[in-house]
Amino acid sequence: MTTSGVVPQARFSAQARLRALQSDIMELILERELEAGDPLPTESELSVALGVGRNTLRESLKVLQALGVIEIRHGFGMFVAPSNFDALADGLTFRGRLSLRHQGLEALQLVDVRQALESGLIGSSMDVMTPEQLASIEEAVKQMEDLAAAGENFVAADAEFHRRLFEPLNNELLINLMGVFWKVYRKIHVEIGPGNEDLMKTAAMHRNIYAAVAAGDKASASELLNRHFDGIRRRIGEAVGD
Amino acid sequence: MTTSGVVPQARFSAQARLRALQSDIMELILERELEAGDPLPTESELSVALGVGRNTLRESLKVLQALGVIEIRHGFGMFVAPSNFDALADGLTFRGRLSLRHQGLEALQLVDVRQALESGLIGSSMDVMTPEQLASIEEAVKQMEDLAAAGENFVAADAEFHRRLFEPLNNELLINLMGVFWKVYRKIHVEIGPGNEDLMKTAAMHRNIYAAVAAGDKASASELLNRHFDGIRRRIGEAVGD
DNA sequence: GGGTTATCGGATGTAGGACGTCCGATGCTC
DNA sequence: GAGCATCGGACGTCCTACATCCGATAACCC
Repeated sequence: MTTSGVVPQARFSAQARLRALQSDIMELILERELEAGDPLPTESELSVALGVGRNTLRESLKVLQALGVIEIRHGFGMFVAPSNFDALADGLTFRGRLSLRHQGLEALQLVDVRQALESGLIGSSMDVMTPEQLASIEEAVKQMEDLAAAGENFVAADAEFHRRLFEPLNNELLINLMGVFWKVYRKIHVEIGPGNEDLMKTAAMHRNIYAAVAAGDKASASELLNRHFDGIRRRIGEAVGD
Repeated sequence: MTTSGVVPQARFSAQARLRALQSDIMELILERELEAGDPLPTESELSVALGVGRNTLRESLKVLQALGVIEIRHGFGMFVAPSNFDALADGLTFRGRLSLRHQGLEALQLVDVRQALESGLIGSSMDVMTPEQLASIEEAVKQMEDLAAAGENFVAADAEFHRRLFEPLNNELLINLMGVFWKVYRKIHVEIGPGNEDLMKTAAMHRNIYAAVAAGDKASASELLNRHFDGIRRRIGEAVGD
């Protein structure tokens, strides 16, 4: 009807266009050599520069924010983000919970991956571990034991233990990934109920892992970690089987 | 100023509200026990049900689509998605390229994680590998050698080799993650230029890995993989150092 | 009557405008 | 000079209108 049929490009699927728009924004950041923390153009400027409406643009921007590429501050502006894996964690959590309704397959796969990372990298981490870092690990163990003695749950302390275990590697990506796995597992753990796990036993298991690390026994540490994950896997299996 | 100060909830940051909205949508899916492939309510229905405008809702929807939680089909509807890690790959690729401008730190971390996964899981994969799967691996090696002999690059064949190496584990999450890492590395590889790598040498290295796997020598396979990644790491280091 | 094509309805995609909300910065008052 | 009010810019939300796409129904032709 309209006479403006001069649309040049054969329209791809809408999804492809949205992804192209995201790529364009990222390319723009790279081209202008913006660093983490640097400000981006305003939404209005971007919508003009990229030739799309502000609404369409915002949808792409929100995705980039979720991916941890940019940071949006209300009333101030948009900036290149340092790092953020929260969104990924949410997505994986959702999949894990969804899978629990069936066989818990994805949840178990998640544990497998985490196990490979932890038992595979514990040796490297021990190689470059400082005495201070070793002490901070024991501190985390102590905290778990205290909480266990008080009968309280120690999700945070447990996560902290594992984080400190691999802090020496100085690999943010790894820490973030493990954080994601942890977050997912924690959510799933809530879903499958408090369980009848023995807090003291769990704390003792972590004490053993610490002992192996302190002794410099890589093989033993790796093996203990493996057994730790076997327990987790068994618990998920029980939850699914009921 | 206005007398309508009856707003019940103390307004959190806009970002928190958006995340809450995403969670609400995912909760809605879980509550209604929707399975992968099942249709979601329409945008209009959702915007009414969740008490937000269609525009705001769509921003959350697009994020969920990017996270692989839902699938949106233009003119048809929205559905619970099976799985999709493309968005994550894009985000990580961006970070990797961004980091190349500095020390290439994140790119190297990415290689570390992938190395831990591959060398850590090769043993488990060999445990459950069938003769057919082993044969398919050799096939991939052969393809690499043919391409190398022809002087052509073999990015796809290389990726396929690594994929088949861990296919026996039947762990989709792992395959997806490795796919992400591969995609990122490939993009970075393009960025740092074709390099002066020796195709024949690379192909031969993969042949060696295959040989160790075929011989059932786990330690050797793991070690060869480690050396393979050392080469990749060196190449990134060279690209950054120029 | 069976297969093909045209039309229709519904759902998502895009655009633009209007207004609310938040934040930092400027300038004023005390 | 310190504290506070105001201002302007930028993001957040909503609404309306129209474009585009897809599947399904219904009309059509053979």
